[in-house]
Amino acid sequence: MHTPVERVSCKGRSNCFACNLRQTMVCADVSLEDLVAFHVPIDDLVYPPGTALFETGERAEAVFCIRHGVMKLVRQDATGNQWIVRVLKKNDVAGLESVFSGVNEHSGIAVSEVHACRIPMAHFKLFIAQHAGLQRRLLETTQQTLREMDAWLSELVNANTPARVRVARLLLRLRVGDGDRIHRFSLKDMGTILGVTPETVSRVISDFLKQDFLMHVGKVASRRHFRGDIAALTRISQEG
Amino acid sequence: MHTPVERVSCKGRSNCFACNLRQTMVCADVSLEDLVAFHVPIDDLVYPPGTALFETGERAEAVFCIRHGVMKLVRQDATGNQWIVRVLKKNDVAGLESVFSGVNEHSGIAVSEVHACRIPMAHFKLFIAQHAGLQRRLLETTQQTLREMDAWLSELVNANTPARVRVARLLLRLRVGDGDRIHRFSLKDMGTILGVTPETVSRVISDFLKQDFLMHVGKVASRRHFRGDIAALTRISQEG
DNA sequence: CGTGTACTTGAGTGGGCTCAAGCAGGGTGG
DNA sequence: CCACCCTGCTTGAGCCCACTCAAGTACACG
Repeated sequence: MHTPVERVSCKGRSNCFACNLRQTMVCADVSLEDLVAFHVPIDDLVYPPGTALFETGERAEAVFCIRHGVMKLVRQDATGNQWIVRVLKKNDVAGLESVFSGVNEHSGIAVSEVHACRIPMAHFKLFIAQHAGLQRRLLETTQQTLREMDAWLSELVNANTPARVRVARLLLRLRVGDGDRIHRFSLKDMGTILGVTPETVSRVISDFLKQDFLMHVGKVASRRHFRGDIAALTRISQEG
Repeated sequence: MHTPVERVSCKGRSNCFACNLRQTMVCADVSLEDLVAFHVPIDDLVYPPGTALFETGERAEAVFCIRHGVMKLVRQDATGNQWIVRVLKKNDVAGLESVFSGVNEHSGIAVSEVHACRIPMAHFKLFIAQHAGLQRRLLETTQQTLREMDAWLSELVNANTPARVRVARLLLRLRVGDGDRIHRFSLKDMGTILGVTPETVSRVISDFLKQDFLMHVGKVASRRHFRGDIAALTRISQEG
């Protein structure tokens, strides 16, 4: 279960100057001059599906700016059960929860192939210490996460909403950008998120497929994405 | 539902110098001298059960340090349903979520009689701006809240855990300090938190009462508290 | 080609929901 | 003081959605 996989580096040193995400990321307050002065060892890495970017209980050694793909944050509760508490997509930053505690609160597992900039914790902390604006932005980011958790809580996990509606809501949250492509999680993962069994998710999904609310991508069904009828799914998601 | 009640001030200006919570609260980094220099208009207020300290969508005008009692943060989702996303007790600070957005994310409703120090937002922001340490503490507080939400999510709301176990877990979260007294929420509130109907909560609670896992306080059953057999409830809470 | 993992599909069961009736306590007004 | 209402709680009977258990399929990988 989530066996640690060798961490794989592919693209080598990233080019922050050319990065089209830089303005939207946490680091937007850091000037180009700062970056140059720092000689920051930020790597641009690729993690295959199933890889752990970090694991619960380990020392927190980096934060990750996700440039492509989707990952899950998994919490281990007291009884050893696994529980997916958050989903991170492009433009999200993983590992912020551990900046001060120093120990990872969650395991971070790649669901699709994930491309991420890895910023060593020591450098990230230096950035924070030297840029008051960055600290404030970090605070706002954390509060934004809190708001998303509120919505997650009330829309997804709510047991007295039919599974069918909650699956639709989850699918809409897994959209790639604003298009009709939807990150495809395993039935087990979706079940863990929603608090239902994989069987139930399977029945709902295959019903959606039958009614063309969901479609496979490519001739051989891609295991990585669905194509979704966003309007139809939105309608179903509002039935709660 | 949650009709706005006149806000009631009882004790007048609070004495921050004598406040025994000051070291443990968010404001612990603010020195006595700072407080004097500020002539801070912090009021020590008392809110009867059911009172709204603040309401969703209103401009955020203050943060509240809770000195006594228990309150709930209620979120209104898209379909107008109400959903309790957090419970705040003594030493917690309400309203931090709105410091930057400027608009209340939740309604904050007193469940028992709540005593709270009301710090006007303008002053709170000035504090933050002038004390780098305070901003960092605020960040840590917000991340702590995030961790508690993770636990809330995986332990309380999880639908495939029996209602009986989840009620026990909720009761343990509602303990007053470390004793055996437990803040008593309405059946409807507990149902809203757990995602079950009030009838189900009623059946579980009356079963707990029959087995002496829960007891009434005083000869005439207090509507505000239970007394709980913490060991027994803990045992039940681990059955998940 | 065999094995493992993920998914599908079916039949039967049960926990919690729904609907409903009844009760208790606390206000309010006569 | 009682009559009244209103809200919250209790308790019961029946039902249904999702769970459980199980068997079978599809596909990836060694």
